[in-house]
Amino acid sequence: MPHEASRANRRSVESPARRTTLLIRRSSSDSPRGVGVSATATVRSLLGGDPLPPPAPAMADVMFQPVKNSVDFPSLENEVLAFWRERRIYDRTLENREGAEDFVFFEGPPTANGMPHPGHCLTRAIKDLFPRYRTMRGYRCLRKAGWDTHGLPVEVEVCKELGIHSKEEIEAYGVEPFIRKCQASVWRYMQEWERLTERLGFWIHLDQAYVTYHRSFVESVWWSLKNLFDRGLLYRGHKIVWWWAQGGTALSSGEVGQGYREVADPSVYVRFPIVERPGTSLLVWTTTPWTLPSNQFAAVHPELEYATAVDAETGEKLILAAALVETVAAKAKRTLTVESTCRGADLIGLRYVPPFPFYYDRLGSKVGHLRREPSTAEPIAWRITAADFVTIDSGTGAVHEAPAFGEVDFELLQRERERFVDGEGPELICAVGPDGRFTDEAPPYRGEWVKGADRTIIRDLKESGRLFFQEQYLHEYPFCWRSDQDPLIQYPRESWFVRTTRFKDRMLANNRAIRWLPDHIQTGRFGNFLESNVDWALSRERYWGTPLPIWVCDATGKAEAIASYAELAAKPGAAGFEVWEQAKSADPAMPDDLQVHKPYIDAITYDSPFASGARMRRVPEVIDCWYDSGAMPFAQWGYPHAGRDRFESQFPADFISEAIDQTRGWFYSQLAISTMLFGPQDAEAVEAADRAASDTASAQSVSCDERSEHRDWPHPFRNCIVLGLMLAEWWESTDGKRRFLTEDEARAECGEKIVKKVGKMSKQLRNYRSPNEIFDTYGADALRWYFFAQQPPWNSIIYSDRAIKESIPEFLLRLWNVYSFFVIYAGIDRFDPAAGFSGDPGQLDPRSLAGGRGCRPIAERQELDRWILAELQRTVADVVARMDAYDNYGACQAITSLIDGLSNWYVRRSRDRFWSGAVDDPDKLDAYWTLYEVLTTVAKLVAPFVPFVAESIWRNLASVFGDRVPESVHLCDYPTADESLADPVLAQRMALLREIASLGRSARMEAKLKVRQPLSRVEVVLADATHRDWLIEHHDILETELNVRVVSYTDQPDRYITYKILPDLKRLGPRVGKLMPGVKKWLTEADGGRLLAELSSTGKVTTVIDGSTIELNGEDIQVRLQAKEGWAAAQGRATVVILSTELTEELILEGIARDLIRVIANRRKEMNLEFVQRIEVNIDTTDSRLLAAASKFFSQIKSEVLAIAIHVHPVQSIAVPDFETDNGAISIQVRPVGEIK
RNA sequence: GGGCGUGUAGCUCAGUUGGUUAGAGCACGUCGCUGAUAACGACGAGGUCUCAGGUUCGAAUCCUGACACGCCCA
Repeated sequence: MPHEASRANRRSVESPARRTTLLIRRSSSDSPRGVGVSATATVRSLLGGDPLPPPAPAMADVMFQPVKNSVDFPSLENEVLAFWRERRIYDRTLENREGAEDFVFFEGPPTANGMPHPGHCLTRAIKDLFPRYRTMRGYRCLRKAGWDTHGLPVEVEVCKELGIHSKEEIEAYGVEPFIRKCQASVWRYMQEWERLTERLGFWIHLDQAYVTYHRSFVESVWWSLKNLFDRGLLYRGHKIVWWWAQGGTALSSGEVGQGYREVADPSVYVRFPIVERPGTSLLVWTTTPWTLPSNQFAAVHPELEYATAVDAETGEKLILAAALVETVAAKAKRTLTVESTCRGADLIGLRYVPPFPFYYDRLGSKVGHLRREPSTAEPIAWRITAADFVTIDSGTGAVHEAPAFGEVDFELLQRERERFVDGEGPELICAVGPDGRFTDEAPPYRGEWVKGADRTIIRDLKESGRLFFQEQYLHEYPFCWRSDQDPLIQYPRESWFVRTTRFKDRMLANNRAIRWLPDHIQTGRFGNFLESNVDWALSRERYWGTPLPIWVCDATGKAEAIASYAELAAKPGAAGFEVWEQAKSADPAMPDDLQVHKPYIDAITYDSPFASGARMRRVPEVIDCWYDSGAMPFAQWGYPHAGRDRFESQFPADFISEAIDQTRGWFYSQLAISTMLFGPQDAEAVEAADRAASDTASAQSVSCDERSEHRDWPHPFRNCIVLGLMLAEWWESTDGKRRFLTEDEARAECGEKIVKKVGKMSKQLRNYRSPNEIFDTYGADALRWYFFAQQPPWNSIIYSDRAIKESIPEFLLRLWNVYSFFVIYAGIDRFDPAAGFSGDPGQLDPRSLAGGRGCRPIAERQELDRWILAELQRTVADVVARMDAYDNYGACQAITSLIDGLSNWYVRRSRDRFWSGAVDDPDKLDAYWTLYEVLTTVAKLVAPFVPFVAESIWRNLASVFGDRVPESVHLCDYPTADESLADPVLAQRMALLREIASLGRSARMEAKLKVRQPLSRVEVVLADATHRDWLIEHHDILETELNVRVVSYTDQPDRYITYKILPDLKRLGPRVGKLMPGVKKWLTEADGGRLLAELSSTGKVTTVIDGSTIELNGEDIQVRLQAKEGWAAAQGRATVVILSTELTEELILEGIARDLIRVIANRRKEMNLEFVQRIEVNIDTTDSRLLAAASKFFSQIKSEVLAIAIHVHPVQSIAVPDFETDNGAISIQVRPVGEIK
């Protein structure tokens, strides 16, 4: 076994013969009947990747399955998926936690009528991580999937398919077939979604998913709406929408956005005579003269400065923003002289006469009583009010308000109305019909199209003396995207609202109790959104959605809500059920869920309780599908009609997560609905809850009425991770015509003419790789780890192939390498932790493995073992703390650094132990046991993050114990820190040792002395001698690492270094304050060595700065070391390593010999020689020293490179050298000889 | 136009209550290892911490303003 010899000899530990015998003895003694495989063959097959003969099941020592050295994660993952399926692992993780405390997770329902893209992978990965973690931590975490199925996007999709657009066309097609198509379309991409979910390793019960169009879900929503209705929280009101008058339909903001273009509109400056100040007018400005007949208020900004200006020509006085006087005067070619100025706030409350009398004649004198002071009455309209949206960018700083035709204007009306007691405030006035023509309310313009009336209105203003000035104004204005000659107008539509504003404070208090990640969401985006809460416009004049369960009396207009289909059916005189029955009998395959949808539900009427002989008919609207999603906490169980128990135990959620675009979506809809339904409902309870929210300690004392379903805050969710948006990265040719997903492809096709782009993922641009391609190329674990470990989850993340690929070696591959290292050597040495194992192996943690054969107590193992186990414990404690705080990023960092220490220090420093010594050498066994313990624990530690790799490692490592240990890592408990194994001192010492090694290499680099060149000694200077003795004991590690003969800790530091004394700023800052610069200067300039000496003899040093005496003790300063000039040295903060650069002939020759070995070994590799192949070497050289080196280290070189002969020939010159020494060049020929034994 | 967020190495991103030499990975350079090997390791170079003010003994960090980008809403 010559290959064994090469290893043994290099380490100068053992003879080849001994090694060979050893392996053969093991092989024959452990399996007396043998398996007919020689030791050599076993080793070769393990290393070379040849399939190992399957171990006979009866054998006592079933070993680990060999691990391929180039791992294919995607296929490994598919094997794991098959295993999970076959062995029902997910279900069993839940069965395992039956009866345990619940960790409640809510799935925010995705819409399945589009293809899933990489952004969905991120949400689904995060949604998987924490439930997996909590499950391993001992909680029961039910994971019910859900699908959002209603809404406009579904209708749009179906319309596209049918080639139709408008509501008229839908009606013409037929509501019944239309919603059937909607229902079917919802499931179009379901398979893709399910595949993605499984492939990503997202464990969730897809088979139990809640679906928002299902009857039980709809009826839950109905129940909640009835609750709100009965409490007076659901009302009919107006909503200002962008309205296509010619088409008679509202447009969504997306549609409006498509239709903006620049147009010239008339812009008028109009006098509003002030009632209290005869001869004075407010000068208002508008670009929509047609809205003036519906004027209700004038608005100014309370903080702006306003001027009263006199027109030199007419003597009239005008009030306008002081900053705009000149501009307006110049435009109107008038001379305006400012007479006085005031703040906008001073104008508020002044009354004016509107430009048209249509409403003013009737209502101008009407007053209402104020809510705040019911004894006071005020005119309800035609007053100057305050508005923050007023600017001085254009116009006059005074704005005409027609609340019917603008959203902000309408809000202003609502605010005004709120000031008055109920029923006395201003009502909305609107002189325009839904067809965009004036109504009877404005007789002179009756029947005129609003835009067409502008001209007449301006003429009339001129005639009445109200017009001050007019001009043309260029601005962007929206037109209908379907009919681009039709301008859109803002117009009030009747709509159903939820009175969320009444719950604003309660929502805010509830919000304060939620833990948001990142926390700025709480007061930032979400808090601000709640602050500016407006009533929720709930109804939609559409078809595919949850029908609004309100029936209206056709005689009185009185309404009532119903909470279930059964309730409806039980109503007196209920009729119209035949529509559904006929449809169902015509097509028995029709899903019963459609029974509660349009048009079937619309057909059902019943006797009115409000007027005899009248019928109750349903309103035509469906509801906003965001309400569906927000109702999922209870509707997913069908609550309260069903699933009461489930709801009780599964509310509120401990954890939810979605991307930031859900702030106004799901996060809000959930919070609003929950606060309204499950918050305190009577005044007393509200107060108690408010106190509780500000003082969580008293939360227990909140009392609540039996009838209300009050919950303490927070609900419906306690913790929410708000994910960043996912962006795409791609490359384009400079002309923008060609698009590539990787830089390499782009460069190959277009050379230098490419430009990198980052932006939104877009289906049209196809600027991202599909998740499936990622899974097939890199695997789900790679993607997951990239998401979890690359950045905090709330950062926006650029989805890039390259980044995913690059994240693999840092963690996954490194972990895999350590694992495969272990398996290879355990195979060679037949290390079997299960052999002769007494007792219960538990879940293979260090404590329960103590019963293993040859497993020594940890305290008796060598330091390196204790170190890595201590690191492991520290990491476990850290990861648990971070994951409990929903900090996956921090947890991943801790894991990465553990794997780094394991691979780059523990395994590297332990190689000798695995290579050498007898199989039953206790030190060698310690190394095996230690690495085994670390790997089994790491498998559990990383299981929630990279469930596939963790499973694969666990399965192989644990399989030797058969069914004595859990067959899946996911059935294990999460590791917990074992305090008894912690060793902070050792951690500190090892870190110092590693630092010295690093400094030593740095110094070598600086001195251009490669590591292969042995050096006689290094001197190490330590500022702090605490760990010196420990370091001396470990001299061998440094000697090997640095390739030096001797490491010494010098007792003459002054020879090599100077001391630099630095102040401990954190300590001294508060004490010396402004004198700090003086202290710094003093310490910099002082002789550090002398100060240190004084400090050690007297315990303090003093100086006087600016007349103040400063006294410092040992703790107020930090000592830094600085190498003196002239030494090959490297310095850390408190350590300096000095190299002896002196080279003796012997050292040089040894260096040459090592170079020679490297060159020959490289040649062997280039020639693809078998490990055991013997060679003959021929060397031509011009370097006379090479002869000396070769002969001095002849036998060492020979055995290292498995040469049977080395011939060295001095020559005069070499044409093509293989290697150059300081002294000449060499050329090498290697020839394989003989046969492998 | 408003709200929120972001701006740190060529790239992607960390940076803990303000504290001394601002970190990591990739890419790059040098070297090493060659029985974890289509890997791996070490070392190095690379920074006006977007800009301008301010607070402070001290600012990447706190405050104000500007600029750029992103998202949401108008």
